[in-house]
Amino acid sequence: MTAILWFRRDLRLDDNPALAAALASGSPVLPVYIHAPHEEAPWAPGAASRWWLHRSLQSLDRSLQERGTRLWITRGDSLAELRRIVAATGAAEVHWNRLYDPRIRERDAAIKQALRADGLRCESHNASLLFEPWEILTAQGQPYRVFSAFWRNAARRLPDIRPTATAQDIQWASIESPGLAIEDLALCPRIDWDAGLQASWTPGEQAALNMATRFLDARLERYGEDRDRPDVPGTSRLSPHLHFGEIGPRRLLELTRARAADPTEDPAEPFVREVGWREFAHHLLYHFPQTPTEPLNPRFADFPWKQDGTDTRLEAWHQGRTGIPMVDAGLRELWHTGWMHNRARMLVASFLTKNLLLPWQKGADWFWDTLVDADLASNTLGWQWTAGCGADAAPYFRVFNPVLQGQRFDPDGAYVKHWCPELARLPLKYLHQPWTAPTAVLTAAVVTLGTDYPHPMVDLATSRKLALAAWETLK
DNA sequence: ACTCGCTTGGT
DNA sequence: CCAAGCGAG
Repeated sequence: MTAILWFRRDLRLDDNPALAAALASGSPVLPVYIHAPHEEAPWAPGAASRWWLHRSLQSLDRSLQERGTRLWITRGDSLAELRRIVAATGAAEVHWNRLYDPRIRERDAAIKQALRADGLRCESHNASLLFEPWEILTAQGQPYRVFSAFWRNAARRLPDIRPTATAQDIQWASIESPGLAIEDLALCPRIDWDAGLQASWTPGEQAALNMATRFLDARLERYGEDRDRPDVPGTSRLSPHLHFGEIGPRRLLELTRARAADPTEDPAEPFVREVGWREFAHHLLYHFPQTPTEPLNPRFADFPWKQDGTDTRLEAWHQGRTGIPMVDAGLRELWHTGWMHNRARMLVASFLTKNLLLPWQKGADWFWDTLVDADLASNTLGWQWTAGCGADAAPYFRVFNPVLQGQRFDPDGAYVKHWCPELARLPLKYLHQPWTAPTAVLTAAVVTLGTDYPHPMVDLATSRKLALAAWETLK
């Protein structure tokens, strides 16, 4: 007998409930990965995510090799591939950890039903959330739409949350056909644009644990203050590791507890609260599965977005050539590293949806393709929050001012100078608003607007007024 | 990734 | 009365 362990976005051996359950069956465990991006359409992994996935699979495969086995890799339709592997091995059970993207949920439900009809034992497990989306409900049994109420309820249950112990002495099934090589999945970019990703990240379970440990030891204490500063390494940068399940939130909570007895109190509270936002995002995606494309607030169905037929404005935003330094810095950080600081994400999103009046879905699409941590739940929450149409959203009329935000959160200009080096010689006074600099100052700084750095593509004050006017039409 | 005040439903 | 949850800003 064999128990199949179907890896998906839970690319770790620690704190892995599906592995624990497969092991508990007493049968040898066969680790499998099935490449089936067509089953996730239209939210198949983007280019940056594929880059990460390639390396994370390599890392998992290496860990398995150290333990005397390998990852059995195939591609095709997941159900058909699982049945093929069952036929080849005589496996009697299949275990996996749950995902919550709407398309994947439908697929997994159908697979579970089909495999059980085949006479197999088939179980899914929770590896990627502290709480199942259906466990946290209002007193009326409804899903939450407001974070503070959601988290007040959920946080009370934190003391019961524990990771699954790392499995020891696993008996692996012997693999006769090793299947495909990871390279056969063609996840890597064909043209060579990934040097910045390579320099910024180390995918894999061991790297995830190292990142978490280093963050908690060195930065947890200051997280509450530093997390808003894109010029300071104050955040955990764990998002891609969490997305691919190289570390789970339960292990992360346990590691946090080891440094702060009560994770709902300082200094851990602000960080654990962010993990709570990740939970809230999954809660919303589960209960409102249409939100990756549709505004949660139906009032926004008729919002007069400016659909730019030529896409030249969207193109300038993609490339970080808007002429607004904080916005360009964020977008260039994204393009170069596959990641953007959360403060910058809010700024570039506010600029796209309010100053340019382009639909938030266009921004979500770009993030989906370029972020190494692209996650349907978090991306949807973030964009709808900024656009003002989502749960617990910022009011539409709150338009971030990227100049004031720059002065407040990048006070020395280090973030802008790093990502927009052509502005580095400008005095701080003009760094966040080069269009206001006198000609002599620009000359001295060797900046010619329109040549070295763009003129601002919109006037911030005027475009803000246009956004407010567009909002008024919905009333 | 907030805050406040109102409504509602339960004691 | 209180407190949960939401919607407006």
